[in-house]
Amino acid sequence: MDMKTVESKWQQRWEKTKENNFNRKNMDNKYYVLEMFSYPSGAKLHVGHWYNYGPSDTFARFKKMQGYDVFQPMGFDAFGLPAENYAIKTGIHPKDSTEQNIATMEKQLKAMGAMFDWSAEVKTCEEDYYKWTQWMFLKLYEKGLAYRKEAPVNWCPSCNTVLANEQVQEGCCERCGTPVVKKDLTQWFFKITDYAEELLSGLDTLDWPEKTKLMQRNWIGKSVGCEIEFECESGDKFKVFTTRCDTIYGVSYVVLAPEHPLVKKLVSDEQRAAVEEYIDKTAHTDEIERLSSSREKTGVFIGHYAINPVNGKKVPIYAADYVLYSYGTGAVMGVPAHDERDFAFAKKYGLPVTKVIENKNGETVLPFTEDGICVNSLQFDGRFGEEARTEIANYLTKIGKGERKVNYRLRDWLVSRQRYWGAPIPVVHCPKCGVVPVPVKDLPVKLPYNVEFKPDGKSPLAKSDEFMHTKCPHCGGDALRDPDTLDTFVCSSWYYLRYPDAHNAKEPFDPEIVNKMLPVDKYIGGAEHACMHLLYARFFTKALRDMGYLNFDEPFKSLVHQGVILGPDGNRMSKSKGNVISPDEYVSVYGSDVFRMYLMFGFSYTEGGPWSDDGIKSVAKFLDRTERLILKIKDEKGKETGMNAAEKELDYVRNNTIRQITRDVEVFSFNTAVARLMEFVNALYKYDGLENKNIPFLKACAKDLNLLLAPFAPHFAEELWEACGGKYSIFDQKYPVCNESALVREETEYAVQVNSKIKGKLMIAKDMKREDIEEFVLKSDLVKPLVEGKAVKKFIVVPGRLVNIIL
RNA sequence: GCGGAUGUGGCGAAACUGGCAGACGCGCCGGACUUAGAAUCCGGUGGGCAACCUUGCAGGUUCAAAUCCUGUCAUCCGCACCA
Repeated sequence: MDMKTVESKWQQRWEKTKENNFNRKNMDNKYYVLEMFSYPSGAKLHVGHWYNYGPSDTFARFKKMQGYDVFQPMGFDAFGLPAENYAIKTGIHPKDSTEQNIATMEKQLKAMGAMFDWSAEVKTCEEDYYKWTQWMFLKLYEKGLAYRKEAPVNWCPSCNTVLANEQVQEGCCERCGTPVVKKDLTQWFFKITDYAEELLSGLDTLDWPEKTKLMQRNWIGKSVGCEIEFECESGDKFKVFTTRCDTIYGVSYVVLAPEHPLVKKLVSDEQRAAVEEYIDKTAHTDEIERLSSSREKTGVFIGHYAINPVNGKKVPIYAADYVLYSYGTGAVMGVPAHDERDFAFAKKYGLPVTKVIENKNGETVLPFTEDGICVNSLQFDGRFGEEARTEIANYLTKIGKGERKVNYRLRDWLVSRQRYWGAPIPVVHCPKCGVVPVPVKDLPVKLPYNVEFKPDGKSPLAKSDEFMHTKCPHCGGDALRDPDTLDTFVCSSWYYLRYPDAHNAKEPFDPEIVNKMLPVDKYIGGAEHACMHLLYARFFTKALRDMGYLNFDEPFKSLVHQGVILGPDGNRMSKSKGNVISPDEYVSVYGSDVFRMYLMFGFSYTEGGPWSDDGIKSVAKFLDRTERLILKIKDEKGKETGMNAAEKELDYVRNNTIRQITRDVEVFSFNTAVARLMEFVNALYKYDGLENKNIPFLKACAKDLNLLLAPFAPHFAEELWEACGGKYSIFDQKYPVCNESALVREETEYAVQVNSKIKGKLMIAKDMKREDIEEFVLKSDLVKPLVEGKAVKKFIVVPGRLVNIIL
């Protein structure tokens, strides 16, 4: 088959007849298949795109043939750093390069032949999209979920610019290698932490890979503990957070994060110089180093003391950078006997180590960090673990010195970017009115084209007078726009809501439509987004639900991660390693169907693996073989001759194939599904080679094969379908359904074991009773000589599989 | 350091809930067709002469273990002082 001609023939026909477009009349029967949209950084599709989209399209087509109205859209996540960096390097404007790349990728995606509904295409860099991204920002602001505060950002002192986290590699600037420092800037944040608990508990309702759910759980990092108030000699009070309030009688010092305001307030005159030096040093240590657990702990005594609320003991206060200001209260009680970090710190600074927990099962080796029995803890002595914590927490509450408290590691989402190629933040800074949101009627705040985007320490937009100067929407006076743009993850946090209503000019989406079309039934994309995109999108969905726009809690009911296709050398593909495989070369030789089918057959979908050429020829061979077979059978003539043994055997393979493929595709086990197709073709060849054939039956089997193959090799199957006189389109036909009765065999082959060792096989009739099986087996020629004269101790029958005789 | 995953022929990989390890394919070997090659078709293919051995390694549970348990090694991924 000349695949080039065949592919373009059907791609045109599908487009002309709108075969792939979703019809809104069918929303009640919808099935929403979504692949993570493309980032148009390079011009061409790489193997990763194909691996994501090809097999997923097979899944979508399979669902369609099962009778669902499948909605499978595609679009582009078009804002972002790579386009801007490319612009800085080449001088080509991000808008121009992005549009160019999108045009090329659209063409290639269409040539892939996936059933994308292009009428719902979305590009995040276009005004009619980012207008609504800005709308999202305003809604979150209105709800109190967007706020501004001063926060440390990554700053490259050489490039004189802020860097995104992704641009910091091992503490250094990705471009020039200069160590990155922290710098405080006023930034916009989204209050994702408001949803920490629901983002955590909602995971239990999702059909997602366990690993991904676990990563989100760890990222959210819930910990249940206690906040305890310490009073200083000065009368100032501060709180510490601990999950181990049962160790409170072992406190030998307390630590404040160096940024904690009380440090500067309480420091004694003798210690002032040392403490200030320490604070300064901390500020200049980059975060990666500071957060390394292997680093030796440092700190400084501030010359002041605090009182332990349970026993009145006076303990020294230290400032130390192993305590993070951003987590909990920014203060910690030091219990060296029962915490490894405190233990190391206490050893270094000569602080006392007091044992207050005893190991229940043996010797107590300090630091002992497991649950144990309280000692040296006054009235709580003898209490164990959780019981001790409850009683001590209750006691602290009673004396007004503490309370139960839940903390999360999750931080609010910093969305400001001092970058050009993104959606401008829709607020105005007015000297009189302060921060004023841009009214919805004035959206979009357009991103100007003529901007100097070379980095020099300021947001590129800040240098555009045309952009910056505006009137305050509130008082009408002169005001300035916000010069920052939104993180691109904001754009991708809601695109799945735009697709079903992609051309709505009045609102981001019609809730009525979206509530019917969502949630996404199957979402497919890389695992690298576990704690970013997949978390942000969930947050957006929940926030929009609480604003009354959505009536569901989770955007992606079911999620699959494809694996990674590595270079032939087993490394990740990269230009510098020279191991990049270009799909185009293979597609032009073998065609898109063969390429996609090889991706399905050669790898376990969720694993991926190193690329190899060897298998691709075998898939081409298989399709050739199938084509010859189907065309030959089409022209064969003969009468119905009934279902004899050979027909029953073929019918068994046929129905077993249907059953297995249906199961396999459902769970993205494409490699085994293709293997089943191959088995079916082999069985058909075998039957076709017989003298006496039931031709009408054979034709029916060949028709099933054609249908079964359609989702895997869409152009190829459509062409054969037409050649055999089938009605257009094959994708509007019903996928074959397994006839269970064909799978019931009169006799089943049993494995026969004696003393658990395989001795041979026996055919046993399907309705034979247990006792009869025993008698039959023991008297068989196979077993008789092996058991003669020995006593049968046990006779095990696993129905349909094996018997095991224990002597 | 913590958490998770993976480890099966020469290669890519299969194996439901503990029940015949290696489906399907590549490669290789042999044969048919052919002047010859390509293509195609048929047969064989874990190791060992054999009894037997074989799912990273060492134990254990079981009539039965790739699968469950304990320990151990290797590789990959995620988080990394979160009190």
